[in-house]
Amino acid sequence: MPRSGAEARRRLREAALELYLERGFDQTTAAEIAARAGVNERTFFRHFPDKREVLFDGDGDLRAALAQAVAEAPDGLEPFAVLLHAFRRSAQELENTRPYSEPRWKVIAATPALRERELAKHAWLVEAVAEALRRRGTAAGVADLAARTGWAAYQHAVQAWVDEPAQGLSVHLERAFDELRALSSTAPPGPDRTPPN
Amino acid sequence: MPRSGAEARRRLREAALELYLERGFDQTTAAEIAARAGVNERTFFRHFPDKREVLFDGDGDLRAALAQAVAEAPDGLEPFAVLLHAFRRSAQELENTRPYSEPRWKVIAATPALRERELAKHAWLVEAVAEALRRRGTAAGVADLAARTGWAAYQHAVQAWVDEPAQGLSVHLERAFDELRALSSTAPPGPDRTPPN
DNA sequence: CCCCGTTGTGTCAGTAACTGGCACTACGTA
DNA sequence: TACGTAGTGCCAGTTACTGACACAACGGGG
Repeated sequence: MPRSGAEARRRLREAALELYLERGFDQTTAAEIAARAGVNERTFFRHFPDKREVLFDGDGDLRAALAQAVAEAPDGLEPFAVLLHAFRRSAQELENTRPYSEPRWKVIAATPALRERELAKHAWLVEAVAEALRRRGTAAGVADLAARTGWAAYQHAVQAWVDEPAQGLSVHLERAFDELRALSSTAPPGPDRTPPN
Repeated sequence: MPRSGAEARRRLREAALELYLERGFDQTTAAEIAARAGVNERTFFRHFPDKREVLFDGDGDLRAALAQAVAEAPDGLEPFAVLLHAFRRSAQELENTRPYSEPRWKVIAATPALRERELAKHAWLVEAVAEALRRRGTAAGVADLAARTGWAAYQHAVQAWVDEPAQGLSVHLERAFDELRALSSTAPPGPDRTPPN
């Protein structure tokens, strides 16, 4: 009975998260998730290509939102300022939905296979950010470098915020970019040649 | 016959790479790899925890080399200068072994599951770099930020080098760090507040 | 020289992630 | 009311991986 499709998908997401939390990702079978969601195991794999992806269903929207935030940044901004603009929006969303997202983070952090998938998703987001920068006219090479390093700073800030939520994520974000400026301003341009060994 | 153990392992690495190149990762079974290496399928999984890991066997050494290069950088250098020192060494190794490594890169680039694993390995390397920085006295937060962003710049350089090998990797590496300095020096410290929506 | 602990391997049975194919059911629409 | 479509159940099959047990080669000590 194909009542809604989207409904089954929602229940599958829910059931998967619950079970992953209760008994761990590795100790949970796709059949169990499907059973709790009231559908067949086969149906699970029709909605999600694999057992991990069920936890990353919202990443498509996130990617779109990120690209849009980059596109909507005021004209004339330098690449890092554009990224700061976009990351602030994304960070706002993170702060708002933290209570809902936290159990999900917990499962991912505890499961190597899920952390792998998360890194892959991040790479996918970085590509979107780089492309959005290019659309604004940023040179391809610079866009790639800015997206990669800017994302790295963002992730550092998120980690710091998770460890120390007292200060808002936006505070950590500003600090990360400030510290990055301090770090890179000290690097000597000259090569320090070491003898080849 | 446990002639050597390390020998079987070497043959397994070799056979796996060959088969992944010939017919693709997904179209290759562990049993086939084992057969070509002259051992049992079970033996494959005794040497490698899964089908992907067989392509990343050298990453332990790389991690150690990277940590050592960070440790051996001259005293008194700022974090990014230390990283530049370490990445130059790593880059030298990359340039030297490129012909041997290229087929491996090709397989990884063509296989999503392998790119996932590669990203996980990179995260593991970044952790090692951050820890090595901390051992030198760099504050934990700064070490994490520097390792993440420095690695991002390094990977940008590697990508640029793969796309355009005419200039050496070290040239791309210097340029990446220079461009990163230029990028981050332009970011405005003040927050540009956008109304919450 | 033989005994023995260690290490690497082969074999077998089993679990579970996924996939393809086919039939069926609900639903919107002409 | 007939029909196309989307979502689902069921079944059979492949393959990644695991645990258990037995066996073979090697090394050293008596």
